[in-house]
Amino acid sequence: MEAFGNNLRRLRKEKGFTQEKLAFEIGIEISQISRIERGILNTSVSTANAISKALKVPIRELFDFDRDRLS
Amino acid sequence: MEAFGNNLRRLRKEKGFTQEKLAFEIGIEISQISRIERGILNTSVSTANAISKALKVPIRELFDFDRDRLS
DNA sequence: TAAAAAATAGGCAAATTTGCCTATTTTATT
DNA sequence: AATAAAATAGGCAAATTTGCCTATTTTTTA
Repeated sequence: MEAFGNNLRRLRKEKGFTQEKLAFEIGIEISQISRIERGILNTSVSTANAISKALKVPIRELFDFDRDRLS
Repeated sequence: MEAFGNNLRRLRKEKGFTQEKLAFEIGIEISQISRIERGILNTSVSTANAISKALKVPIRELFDFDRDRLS
């Protein structure tokens, strides 16, 4: 959950999206993006899918839960 | 959401899991598995991740939301 | 370094998900 | 066809997520 958030933040920045832009594109609240990135909440499969589509990143990259341990 | 459920059902069967076995392995209720497969609810990212690990299928396959349109 | 932009924080009510439960229906096995 | 196994249905309370909101802090830009 925390890893998901870290992946999201990294990928979002790589793609040049602000939280606001991403939130707007997928039609959710910016406060939700913030909470997801910070690992405060465990969002749904459909939001995860929408994020992956909006950022044009493979879903696998968001779910790469082990990546963080490396860095 | 519906597609996620269909993918789950197909993959679960391919791997020879009953709903009960899968539920037990990931520590959730069998009624939840049933509801997820039927597209009644939109489960969380962490449950999706646990399912992918338990079934040993890539997360991408669960999220292959467009697959259904083919069949 | 001042102003603007981006991100964080958190309160609150409504909506949704979850676990626990019992009962019924469908599918597979003998 | 009868029994057993698997899946569906749904009620209910507790827990969690969501949207909407305002305020504050941090980061970036001029």
